[in-house]
Amino acid sequence: MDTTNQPPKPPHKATIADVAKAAGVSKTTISRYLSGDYKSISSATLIRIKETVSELRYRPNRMARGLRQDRSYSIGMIFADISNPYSTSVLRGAEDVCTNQGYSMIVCNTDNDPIKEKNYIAMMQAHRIDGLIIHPTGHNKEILEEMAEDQIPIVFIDRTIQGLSYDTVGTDNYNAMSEAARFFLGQGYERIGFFSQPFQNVSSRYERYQAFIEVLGEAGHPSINDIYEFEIRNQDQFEAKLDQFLAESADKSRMLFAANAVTQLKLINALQKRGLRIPDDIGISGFDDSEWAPVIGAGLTTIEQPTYEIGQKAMERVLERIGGDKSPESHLALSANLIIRGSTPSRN
Amino acid sequence: MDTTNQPPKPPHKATIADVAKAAGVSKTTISRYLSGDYKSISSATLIRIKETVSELRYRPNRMARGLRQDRSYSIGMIFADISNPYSTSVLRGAEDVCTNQGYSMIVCNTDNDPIKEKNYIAMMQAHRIDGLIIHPTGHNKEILEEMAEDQIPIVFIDRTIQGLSYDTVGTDNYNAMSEAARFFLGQGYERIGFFSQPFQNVSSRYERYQAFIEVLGEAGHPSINDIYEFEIRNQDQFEAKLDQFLAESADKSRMLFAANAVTQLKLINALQKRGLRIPDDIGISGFDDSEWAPVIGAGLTTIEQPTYEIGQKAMERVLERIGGDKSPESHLALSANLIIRGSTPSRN
DNA sequence: TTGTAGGCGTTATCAC
DNA sequence: GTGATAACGCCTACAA
Repeated sequence: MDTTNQPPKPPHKATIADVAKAAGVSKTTISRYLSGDYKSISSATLIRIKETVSELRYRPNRMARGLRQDRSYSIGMIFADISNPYSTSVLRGAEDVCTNQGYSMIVCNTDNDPIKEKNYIAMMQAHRIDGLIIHPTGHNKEILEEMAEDQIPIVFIDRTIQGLSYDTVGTDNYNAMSEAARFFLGQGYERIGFFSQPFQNVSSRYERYQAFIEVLGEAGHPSINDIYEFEIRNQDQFEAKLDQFLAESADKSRMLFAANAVTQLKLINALQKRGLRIPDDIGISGFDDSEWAPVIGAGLTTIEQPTYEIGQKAMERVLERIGGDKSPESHLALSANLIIRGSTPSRN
Repeated sequence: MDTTNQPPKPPHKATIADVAKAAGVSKTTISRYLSGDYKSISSATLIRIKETVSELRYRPNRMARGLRQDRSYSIGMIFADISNPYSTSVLRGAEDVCTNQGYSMIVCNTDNDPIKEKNYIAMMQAHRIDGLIIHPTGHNKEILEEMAEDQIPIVFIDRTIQGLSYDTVGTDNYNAMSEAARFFLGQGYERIGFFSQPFQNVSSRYERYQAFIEVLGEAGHPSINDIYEFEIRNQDQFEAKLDQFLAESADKSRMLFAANAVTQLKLINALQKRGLRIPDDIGISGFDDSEWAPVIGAGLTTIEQPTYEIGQKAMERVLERIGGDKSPESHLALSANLIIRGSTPSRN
């Protein structure tokens, strides 16, 4: 074959065999180089390999390596709602850890749809992911159990699923909500409407609810009954419940609490539509801080979850498991941060 | 080997050989089944295979398939800033198309850091991705060129890079900005401060700037000189430029325009700090709508980009290229939507 | 310090 | 309709 004046462009992606041939050594030696086993290579050879690798722009094929080693060096991440800032922040935390350890992330988004979730789990299995971090919809227990039986480490974020006992990383919802509730009581609110999407199957929502009613119960506060569960897709139901609360509390100092960011936004929108001023006519607060929270009215009082850290810790946990950690399941609850702004002024 | 009373848990992930043996056929037949080649299989065999596959919970190993076929069935997505809602919306659009076609996405986030970007590109190459969608930092020209030489289809979103001619999908910044600028002039603003991160290397920012000064130039409007470029990490510089504009325009009807969401937030924060009321003392508007925009003050006038669609189109383009499309590069500019709210009232 | 050989799970080619 | 067999690119005994 005539190789004079070949253009620089390689005819195909270089393989380990190409590098070996070009460097005048065997594939084994190249493989040793790739796995960092430098001490079994003479320095002269090492230099030659380095040059050849960069010259050929060689990139080890992860599929081949994965097939041989029976591990993919990828971690799956399944989010219930990727457009939620909560998710992207978790994603970033997880990614930083993941990349540092030489793993890649396969990411997907279920839109809270159990069927999509099921399909994605199957896809993850086909990829032979080494571990999974999941923000679960709460409806695919069996499949996740199967995965665990196949020895794939799974870490849940934000939520746990009843009857499944895996590693968990999330916010300390109970303490965060307790602290916030005590603060609201201290501000002198006579009525606090607690709005949340359904508790069922979603542990984090339930924990917030629990903490709320316990603090109010201890204080003998009437709002222990001001609990409003609504379906996110049922706007009429939401409006009706809100109107009910507004009517009942009309002559009292009052506020609304939203159990998550979506709810917070819905409440603010609805109040605006009704011409109710925040905080003059009614206070408001809720879970999840946002970069916009400081500039909404006089600023929104919010509970900021340690999302980036949740991502980090979840990924660390998965990697520990992959590394062989067999300790009992852990449930990490990270502290949240109550950020007091102008939307919950004192009524004393 | 004694196989009586084996527990249901499989000793290892089932392979095509396991399925073949259990179904009493050859690996070839199973493979035919997997690739949907049903017409070369007798119906009796077909039924048997189906049963066996679900019984053994068999999932074809993507790494093995990829190795053999020299394609990974994965698309890489590299975002400059995943925490930006723009990115997550694009992500969702891309994902829906991707999944429907049987591909998976490998996602990462460069934080606008060219070094991270470089490393991620290398990772993508190691994964042998079949295509790449990238929101580029603008600093890794050469590497992307190499990738293209290796016949990997690349689609840029939001930005193009000078000197590189690949498929592009983004917003029609020019027309969107023109329309908005004309609207502001119609509202009677005497001074409009245009704030943007540096134009250099970022085509989308430059297009917005161009449209702005052209419309103002044609109208003989003085704000053709009210252009302020600032570095996002240099708060002092930002504040100084803002103060300069505020001082110069003190006795005029005036507004601020932010070339993207981050800038919008910074401006609103800074105005609040200075005690300037929106829109009474000064109007404001900018690129990128947000779910919070309607509830900031009397509502923010924004330019909403068709982000979900950008993701869809970008993924469609990549898949077309993978499918063998050799047509010249295309540059798709999708229409944006000017949403008029209370932050830019008429001053006439 | 270096090399040989075999196999990971799949698909493609060719044969019956 | 069905099957045997040889790769794909890499890693890992085992040898030398």
